[in-house]
Amino acid sequence: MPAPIRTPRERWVDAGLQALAAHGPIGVRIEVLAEQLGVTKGGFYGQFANRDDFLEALLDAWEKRSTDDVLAEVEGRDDARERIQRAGALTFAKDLLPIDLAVRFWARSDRAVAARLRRVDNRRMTYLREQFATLIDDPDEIEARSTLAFSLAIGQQLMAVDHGPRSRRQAVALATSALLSTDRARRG
Amino acid sequence: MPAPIRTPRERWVDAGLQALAAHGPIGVRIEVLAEQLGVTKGGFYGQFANRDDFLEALLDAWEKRSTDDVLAEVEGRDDARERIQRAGALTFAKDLLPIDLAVRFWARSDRAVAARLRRVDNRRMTYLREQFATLIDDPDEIEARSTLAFSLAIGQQLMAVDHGPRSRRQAVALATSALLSTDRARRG
DNA sequence: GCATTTCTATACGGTTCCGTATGCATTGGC
DNA sequence: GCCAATGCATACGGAACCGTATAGAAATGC
Repeated sequence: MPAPIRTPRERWVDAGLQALAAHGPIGVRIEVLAEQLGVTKGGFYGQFANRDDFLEALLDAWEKRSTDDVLAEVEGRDDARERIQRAGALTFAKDLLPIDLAVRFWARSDRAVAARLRRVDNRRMTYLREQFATLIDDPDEIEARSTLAFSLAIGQQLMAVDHGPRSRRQAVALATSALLSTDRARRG
Repeated sequence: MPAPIRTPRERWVDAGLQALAAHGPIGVRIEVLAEQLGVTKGGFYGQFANRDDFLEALLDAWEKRSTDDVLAEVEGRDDARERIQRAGALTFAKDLLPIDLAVRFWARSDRAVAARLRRVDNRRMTYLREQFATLIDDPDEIEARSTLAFSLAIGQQLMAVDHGPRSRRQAVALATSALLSTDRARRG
């Protein structure tokens, strides 16, 4: 079996994810990716049937990295607060988050992508509820905080606001600690 | 001065905003818009210098509609809670919100758009803080809740989660009322 | 080394789109 | 009703990109 692959699937996928993150699915141009990789598209069509097939592969990679990989890494921790924050940090890490946002925007105009995102988000949200349940009893309160926590994770990256004397990081920390506080909730 | 404009700027802009909302700036194709409007691009270049000029016009329209128009409408109200919710409802109304999300995503890869979004978001956030300040004293608490409220407004539209027995609407209502409650905050 | 297999560079046709040029058609002023 | 001016349809050149075909390059097994 001669001639090993010079530009394996993963390199195409990585470049594709970057393009997806920067410009959305319409911005994923095969010839442009090829140029970035220093090759031509000749080899691309040996590994992917066509552009749509490639976009599927991008979604596959995103889904795996943002669920299985994250949950596997987090499950070691003992403390619920720590698990929540660590899972959030991983899920929305610097490399994954732009892709995640791009997929969210993509899902708004593509039903198949929307279904996939729903699967992923439900998995994340289920986990989030479980963690909050170890801190709080009231189901309404759990749902409220889980929803707020999730939307904070997404929203903070898309808001372009200054927080006065505070840094973005500090503002988010304030919001997070408000979500995780228990001085009121157990009363409910 | 004969021959009035058959397809005025506003019609181009409205169609452009729809395309922007659905597919992002790359998805704004002049020939496609023309076909949707039942004309050709012949008239387009009489009113816009080129595609970039048109994209600027789209941003202008978005900025005006989502700040001036909203604030003007809200200022009549008396109750702070009502103003917050009404401003949120208008800002993220069904027609404006998809455009808003598209601009947010766009801003991630375009500095000029990012600067514009920052202006708009700061204006919104300032207003939000003022409203919370009528309910709460602690500055940290104000910042935390404003941040959470803003990110909830954005995030809820991009999360694809089921809320068990609850509807999306109910879950957001729970989160909102948690943000607006004062039973704990005044103690701080 | 040679044959064989596989990857990829090159070349091509077709499509979509931008921006310009030109001519026709429509409209208001007279 | 005609004139002048303007909007828009049509046509064109050029660029970007998709997907296919083909030939050459590279590497393995013998």
